Parts: sequence; structure tokens; C-alpha cells
Amino acid sequence: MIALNARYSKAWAEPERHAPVRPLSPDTSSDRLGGMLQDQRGGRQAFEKNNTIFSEGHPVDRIYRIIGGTVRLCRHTQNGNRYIADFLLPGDMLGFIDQNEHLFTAEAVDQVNLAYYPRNQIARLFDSDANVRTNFLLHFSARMMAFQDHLFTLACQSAKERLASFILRLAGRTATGAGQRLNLSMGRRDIADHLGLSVETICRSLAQLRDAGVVEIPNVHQLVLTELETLRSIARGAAAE
Amino acid sequence: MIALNARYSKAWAEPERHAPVRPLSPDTSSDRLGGMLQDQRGGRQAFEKNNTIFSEGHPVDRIYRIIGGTVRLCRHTQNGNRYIADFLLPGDMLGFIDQNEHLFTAEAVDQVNLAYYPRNQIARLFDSDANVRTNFLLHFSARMMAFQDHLFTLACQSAKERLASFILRLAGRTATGAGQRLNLSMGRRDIADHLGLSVETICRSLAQLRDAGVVEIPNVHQLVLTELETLRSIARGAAAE
DNA sequence: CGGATAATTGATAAGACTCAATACGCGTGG
DNA sequence: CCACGCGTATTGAGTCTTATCAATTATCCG
Repeated sequence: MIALNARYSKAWAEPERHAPVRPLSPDTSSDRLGGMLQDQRGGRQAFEKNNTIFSEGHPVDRIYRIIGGTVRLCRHTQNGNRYIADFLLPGDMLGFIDQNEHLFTAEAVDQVNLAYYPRNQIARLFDSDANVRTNFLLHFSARMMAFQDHLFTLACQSAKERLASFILRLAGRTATGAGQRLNLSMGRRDIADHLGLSVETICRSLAQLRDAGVVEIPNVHQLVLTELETLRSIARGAAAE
Repeated sequence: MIALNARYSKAWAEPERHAPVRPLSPDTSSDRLGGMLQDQRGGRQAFEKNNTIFSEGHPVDRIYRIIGGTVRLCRHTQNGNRYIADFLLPGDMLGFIDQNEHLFTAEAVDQVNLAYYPRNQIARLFDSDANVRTNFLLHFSARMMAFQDHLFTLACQSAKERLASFILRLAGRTATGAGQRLNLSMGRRDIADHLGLSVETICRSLAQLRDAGVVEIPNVHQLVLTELETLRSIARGAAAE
């Protein structure tokens, strides 16, 4: 309801009757928020691979901004299941959409460098600055849209379509174009737990994309987006032909 | 990050190390928001079953509050697929979390009565009243949590577990207790599109619950929650035994 | 009552999971 | 520098869940 201009990459989205096409572009709301925070005083912190940054249910003391590395937001169940809500990349905010308690556990996917700011300092900024509020809502709404896209992916798409959507979303967020190399910092297990699939299915779907010439896999942590357009049509569900 | 006290029914959630158990209770953030809006001037509008209230991509002109009936928030794809993000019940707000454009199409599940308020009027209220802002964030965050629970459901749960979670969530939102009748205003197809399953699987899973004595099905649009505790353990994934 | 829509149940098949075996990559220590 | 070992990735074989297709029954509404 508040006036926002959030754009977000909707990998599956198509020109619709009323909705304008949202171009595949990196979300800028984080940047703007981050920019406003850079003036604030805070500190730096580094996390080794697989270390926990904060846990679900813990009180929110700090707001983080990712300087380098990849973070996964996840939930663990007592059955040992894990569900990864999202991956956060450099520039993204961490703990920002949480309330008094963290909604997720945040873990370092690889070596992660963070800038942090005391929570109450940010809260004061929010209360006093309408501009900050607007950008906060922008950020919040972009995240909401992203989750919606993911809900659609989980509800309606096949394994191959899910993987294609995931790759496209990652490519969009990192501004990786056709023919370029995409960095897959997260492991196969991470991707599986994000897409609601098994590790083996991720491997096999990747192999299918490779065999179809849609992507190349120079090594485990990199993808070459040879046929970006084909990838889009797969994500769209046109894998029939 | 803003101080909020949002509680939300997490059907699958368990006592965790750090997170307090969130009781299964109706979300109150809508009520509070609705209460603040009731002073505002607006109008009333009624929609027949299956009629469209607003469409994805359309500009947001009004904020609605549901007086009676059930609304589904959905997306349609060109393949003819449909995905239902959520069902909204009396007291819930409609169009509130959207930005300039509606993120979803809203359709009447049954006979729906709405109160509406002009958007710019609400926007002014938001700008001027810190209390409204707080409640807005409360509402927003409750919705976010609900979507997260749903993401978990879609990513990790089996058909029977999904259905159990869905029933529990509905029961929580309508304050329906053990042994009581739960109103299922939406059709099987609606439930299927919400849970990422086929209509037939919904029927079969319901039949399983009925045969196990967990619920009774007096008629298509009502459920008796005979064994609420069993339902919870099913949703939790303890269906093994 | 009759037609249409929705719900249920059955039979079959496809897709994804599980289990198992192997290959790869990377860090460690000899 | 190379061999070893551990974790991760990949591939294969078989099974199971759920989707699909088809047929029947129930429900709604004029």
C-alpha cells in the first residue's frame, strides 16, 4: 500500500495482461538500505564456512550487512530435516526482517565477512527518518516477493524447472548474463534443501541441463550459462518439447 | 528489528532450544489493524462466489477488510496452472501488504463481504500515526511468518503431513478446538492448489485421516477435529507409527 | 427432475526418493 | 611432493509416493 517501486527478478514471470514485465535485474533495495547504514557506526565480523551467525529464536541484537561470502537462512526440525528459506549474497541485509527474535538460523555457506550495527541504533534511525522507513518497506516487500516466487516454485514446478528457476534467480541477483560464469558457492545439499529435493535429484537435473547443452559445469562451484534463453523456457515449464 | 510481539500459529513448530513455544492461537495483528481502520470512512462491497476482487498487477486503489466469507490469493500462469498463496478469513486485511501493484489476484471463495478504504487515506494514516506503523509491521511480519511456515510445508512435508498442517493452521486461525467443527469453505481443488498436490491426493489423504479416526467428515465443507493431538503429531512428521 | 460441477475411488505410470557403489576434491601429514 | 582419508558429488538400481487418466458417485442449483 505504501508507494514503492520494488522490482524483482521473477524467473517464471511472463508478460501478463496487466502486470508489466519485470526485467531480470538485481534487487536494488538492499543496496539503498546498505547505503544508508554505511554512515552508521558498527563493527566487522568474519565467519568460517558452516559456522552459525545467529540461531532461530535468539534475540535480535544486531543488524548485519554482508560484505563478502554467502549466508543461508534455514530452519532445523527435530527429525533432522533442514529447510533453507533463502541464500543471501554480498550487499544483502541480515536480521533486518526479523522481529524481537530471529525467524531463522543464519549460517555461513563459505567464508563470510559481515558489517554489523547495533539494533537499537537502527531502530532509532527507523523511527526518525522517513526515508529509511521507505527503504525498509522496499526491502521488506522485495523479500516478500522473492518468497512468493519460491512458494510458486515449490508448489508447481518439477525438479528440472525448480533448478532452472533457482539458477536464474541467482544469475539475476548477481547480474550474470548469457555465456557468463555463475558462482555456486553453496553445495548440492544446500540447493536440495532449498528446493525441496534430494541431493541426487539435484545432481541428475544438473546433468540433464549439461547434457542438453544448456549449461556447462567447469567445476562443482561454477556454472556457465550457455543457453540462458533455453533455461528461461525450462523454468517457464516449456520442457515438454 | 522493530519491536514486535507477533505470535503466529506454527503448526509444525516444536519447543526448541531457544525459541519459546508459540501457542496455536489466532493471529491478532489483523484485528488490531482492522480496529484502527474502523474509524476511517470507506464503503462496503459484496462479491459472489468465484468472482475476482482484484487482479495481480492492477494498481492498488483500496485496502479491504473481510467482513464475511473467504478470499483466496492466487497467481495464474499461462500454462493454466494456479497457485494459491493463502486463504484470508473474516478480519483479515486485503491489499495491505501489496505495493503500487497487487501481488496476487484475489478471488471470492464463497459469498464475500468486504469493507474498503481508499488507499491514499490509509497512506496518510500510515505517515502520520506511529501506532498504525507498528501495527502494520506486526501484520506484515505475521504474514511473513505464515508464508515461511508454508514454505516449509511445501519443501519438506508429505501429502498427509501437508494436509494435517493445513487443517491445523485453519483451526488455529478460527480458534477451532478439539472435537469442534471446522468450516472448510474452500473446495478440494483450492486446497490442492494451495498445498501443491492434486485434487485426488487431497481426497485420498482426507480419506486416510477419516479412516484413521483422526477427523470426521460430516459433509464436504465441514471437518470434525476428533483427534487434534494425533493431527499435530502427523503434521510433525510422526506418521511413521 | 436434470444438468453441471465437484468429490471420490480405482488403475496405471511417471517422477522423485532411497539405498548403494564409485569418483572426485581437498586438506593433512608423512 | 605424494599418499591417505574424509566429505561431497555423481551415477546406477529399485521402490514408493503422488500424478494422471478414467469411471462413478455426490452435491448444487435452476
